[in-house]
Amino acid sequence: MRKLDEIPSCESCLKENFLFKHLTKDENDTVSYVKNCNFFVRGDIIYHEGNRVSGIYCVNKGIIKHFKTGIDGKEQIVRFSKPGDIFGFRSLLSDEPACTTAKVIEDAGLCFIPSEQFIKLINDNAAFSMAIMKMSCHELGDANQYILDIAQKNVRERLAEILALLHKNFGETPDGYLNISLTREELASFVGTATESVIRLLSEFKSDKLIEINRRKIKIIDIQKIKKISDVY
Amino acid sequence: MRKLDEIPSCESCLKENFLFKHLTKDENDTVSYVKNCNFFVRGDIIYHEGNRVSGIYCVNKGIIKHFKTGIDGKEQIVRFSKPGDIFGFRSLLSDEPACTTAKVIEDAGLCFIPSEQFIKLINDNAAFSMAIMKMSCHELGDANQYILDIAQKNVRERLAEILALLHKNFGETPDGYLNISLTREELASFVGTATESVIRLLSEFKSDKLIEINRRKIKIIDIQKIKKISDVY
DNA sequence: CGGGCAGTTGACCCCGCTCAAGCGCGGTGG
DNA sequence: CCACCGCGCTTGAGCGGGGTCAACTGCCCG
Repeated sequence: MRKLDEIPSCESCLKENFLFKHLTKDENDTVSYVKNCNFFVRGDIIYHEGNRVSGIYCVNKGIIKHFKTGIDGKEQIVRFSKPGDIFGFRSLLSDEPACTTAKVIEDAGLCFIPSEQFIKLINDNAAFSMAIMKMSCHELGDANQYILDIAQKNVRERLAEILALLHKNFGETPDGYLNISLTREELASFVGTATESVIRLLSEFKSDKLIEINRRKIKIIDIQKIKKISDVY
Repeated sequence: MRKLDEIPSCESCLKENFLFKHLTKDENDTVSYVKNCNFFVRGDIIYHEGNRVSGIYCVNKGIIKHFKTGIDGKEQIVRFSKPGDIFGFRSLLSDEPACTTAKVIEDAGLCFIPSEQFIKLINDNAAFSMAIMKMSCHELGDANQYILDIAQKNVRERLAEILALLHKNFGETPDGYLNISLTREELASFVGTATESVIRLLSEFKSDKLIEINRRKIKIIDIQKIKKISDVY
């Protein structure tokens, strides 16, 4: 971890993040003043599952994975954060230790807002508070959906769903590849399966002309068919 | 559904529910005035997955199950509500249709608070708002945990975990039975497995002297061993 | 050039799902 | 009162999805 050369202004996040638009000029200035911006590289841990967090993180650039550690240290990824997202608030607001570990998978710039400041914003600004509530309730809906998926879909269907999800959330690079790069193991721990199963299914999708694979980069060729595989309900 | 003979006072819920203690006398009076109380029997549907909800429900008595419907109409239960709990707020606050169906599994008395009133409380009363936020963030942590469990634990471990959870949340009747009565199918759709698997494992637990079974009633004999089976991490 | 790690492939086998048949109990109607 | 029906529960048999283990490859990097 090191200090960023240039502190990103909150305005730069404002473009992508619906949250901070609720702040007044004064509030925005205060946040800009107290926030703490740092640069992290792939592999850096922001916080560990079970630790207390002392504020929230706002992603300026890069990608963070959030995972729980299970049997024999096997990871289960529950979500990713990308530029414009905030994380850490679940633990803060529920007044519990972090339920996941946050780890950088693509070099990231993060702004840290101390909890006192964040709580103050929530208490003072009803619109901001409502936006946070909306976000956490939305995430709860996502989590419920994922419980159903893992319980009832097979691995092939879940992998297709995850590919569609990554495509929707991260989009494509100019040359058509998914704008997120995961190891086979990471993909497996998001889908909730073994690395070998992911590999076999990816090459099956490839020979079915649904995707192209170039080492760690994946190009979605036929998003419609992939969505169809995942939509079994 | 029919009107309750006697409208339960909010004070009666206050005993069990940490939420409404944050309300002022005036707010409490208003809620008491606008709320709408009804009686439901086992099998009644409060709302369907995909529908909009127009307020929140507070459980005065009885038990509600919340489930999603998946492949071939197979249910996946995601949680239960018991006296003192509120539900419906996820959909309301995220401004999305309900992500689960709410169905009565034990005859219930429910108070309904219209959304305008509920939103007003959240906007006016910071402590109440914070309590709701805390609750939704806590549920999010539970959901994340359950994703890990379904992804990594086997059925035996999950069933043990669910039994321990039901024991903790619903307690025992005077004669030592679990204070919630589920069909084998409901148990299966909470654990995320087939009915037959639940039956086989229950009788295994029974011959291991961990539980006793009397038709639909289950008595936990050795909660420590059951917890040990579920704690594989 | 060698070590190490991610990725790949094949073989094997077990957990748990499905299907089918039988059982037990409670409700209903003749 | 009894016979019948239906639903929930139980048990057995079979099998296939997918997890695990092992061996090999290929690329990166020191």
